[in-house]
Amino acid sequence: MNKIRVRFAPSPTGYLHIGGARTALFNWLFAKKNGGAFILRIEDTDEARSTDESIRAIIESMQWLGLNWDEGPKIEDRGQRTEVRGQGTEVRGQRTEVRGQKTGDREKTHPPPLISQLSSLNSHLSPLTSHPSTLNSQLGSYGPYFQMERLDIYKKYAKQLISNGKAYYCYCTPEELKTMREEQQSKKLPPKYDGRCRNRGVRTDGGGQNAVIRFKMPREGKIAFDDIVRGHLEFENTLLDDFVILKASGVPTYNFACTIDDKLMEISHVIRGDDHLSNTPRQIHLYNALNWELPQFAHLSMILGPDGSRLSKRHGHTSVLEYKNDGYLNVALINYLALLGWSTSDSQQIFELDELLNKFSLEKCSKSPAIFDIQKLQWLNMEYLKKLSAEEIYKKSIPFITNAALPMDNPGLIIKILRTEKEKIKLLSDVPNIIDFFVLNDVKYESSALEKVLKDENADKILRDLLPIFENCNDFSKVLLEKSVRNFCELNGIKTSRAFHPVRVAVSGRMYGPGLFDLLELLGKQKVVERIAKFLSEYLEYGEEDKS
RNA sequence: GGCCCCAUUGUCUAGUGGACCAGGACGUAGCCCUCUCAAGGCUAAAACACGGGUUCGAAUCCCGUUGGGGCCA
Repeated sequence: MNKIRVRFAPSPTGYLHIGGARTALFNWLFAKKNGGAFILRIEDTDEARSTDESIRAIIESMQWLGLNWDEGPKIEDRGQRTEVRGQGTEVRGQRTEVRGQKTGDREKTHPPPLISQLSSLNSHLSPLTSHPSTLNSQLGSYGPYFQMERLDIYKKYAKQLISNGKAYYCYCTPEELKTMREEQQSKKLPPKYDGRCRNRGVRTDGGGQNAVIRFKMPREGKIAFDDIVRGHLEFENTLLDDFVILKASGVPTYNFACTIDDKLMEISHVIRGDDHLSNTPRQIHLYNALNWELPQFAHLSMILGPDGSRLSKRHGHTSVLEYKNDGYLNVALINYLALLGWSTSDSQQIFELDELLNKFSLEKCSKSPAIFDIQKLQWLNMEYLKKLSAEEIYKKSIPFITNAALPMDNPGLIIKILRTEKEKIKLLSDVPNIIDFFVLNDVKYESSALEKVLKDENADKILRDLLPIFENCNDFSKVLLEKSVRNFCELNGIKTSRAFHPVRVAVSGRMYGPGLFDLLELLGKQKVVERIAKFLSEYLEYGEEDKS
């Protein structure tokens, strides 16, 4: 059996979105599970809409998710063009031609030394990448493939098709095509190219400058293939027209470039979104015309927004990096993505990566589209957060703490706080709010909390009585503190909650947080005493006067 | 407009002719725990799109309808 080789082939016309990431993940899982290769190919032939920013975002997203690719042109070969495609046109054609002819030559793909400039991209290596199966992959050693660097290859095959009589030059002008379309529409016929240039031959008068190359589509019969997730599929050839494979600019169209690359890169399984299902017959005709063996196809169902329509910006966050910035863990996103359109017979929900690799199969992918549900992602995120130690959570939340401009001079304290509070964290971005009143000098009092305390007219007296107890407490430990405060409540016949709540609000400014005595111990005697005193003078005396 | 794909609770799904008055998970509601907020534990409500067949028997197979999605323009 041939080696398993798969690819993820995004167009760099926007950020890597959730649907794309899921496709990438399934490809990656399939490759890793079967000891195959996973390739990243940037389909940047839509020159108007492709941007370097998108390429950067795609790469960063893939790396954050730990979906590293196994080969590609070496970074050294690309000179300055490391993580993004560059300008070095003169080298492009030659080198890529070489790659194109020597795709069988896999020795080239042994990892060269890491390039330092790219290793920075690896700084937030996910736990995923420490999985043994991914260790061999050197993130950043290889750039992905870029189709715009392979133009000569497509040209070569387009010419080959012409000389074999499977394709032809088309000299139709835009006006001509427009008229044709209008005529067809007026006759209620489906608009498609009628093939009028099929027999015009090659023009030599120089008027052929703007010629495109069209594929000669068979005009009868049908094409059939077996899709791993969809089963047997058939399409009528008459419905397909002589589509353009190479534009006048020399840039290939999607179906053509994709087919050529899949073949040259020896892709064994084309795993992609459902939206490409209708493109598949065209591509199969191309394979046939070139006498190439077909890969296996697997079309994954789409991921939709909450309203059941195609996932788009108006559904809120759709880009992978937005989830990173929101404080989701890569492992949680991976797990969630895996659950969208794939499942095991026992409906298992949480999968460690090795488990996922072990159990994943294309056959168990569902045919129906899936709606993205952020709630479940959040739940999974929490589950994964629970597995982390306070130290690990701290490390991962540093960017969020920094971003909130909180002092970072006492990591030990933050870790201690996280130890008591970690099961409440839904997102890494929750961390600043959980720790801020510990590490900041001033307490921000939430109005709802304030209201609640001021409502109890005894709060003032209770706090006044409690203050010396705290002041005189030499061992400011939660056990002792709890004993003292409970003791105080009992002696004075006060319900504990009537004492606990004012203290909590006075020192933290809010009604929620750690257990009161954990809170006090973590805060320390000095801050507790200072804050209660300040609270008494700033809020409660005023409250007294107000009442009288 | 043509063609293609899809259809189990609000959501992700299990289910491949009898073990299904449909199982798991998220979410929702209630209760318990409790100094607060969470977490946790327990319980509950909630689905086979519709209509025809086939069959002793259908969520499961076939046809149609409806709905959703995609591709080509």
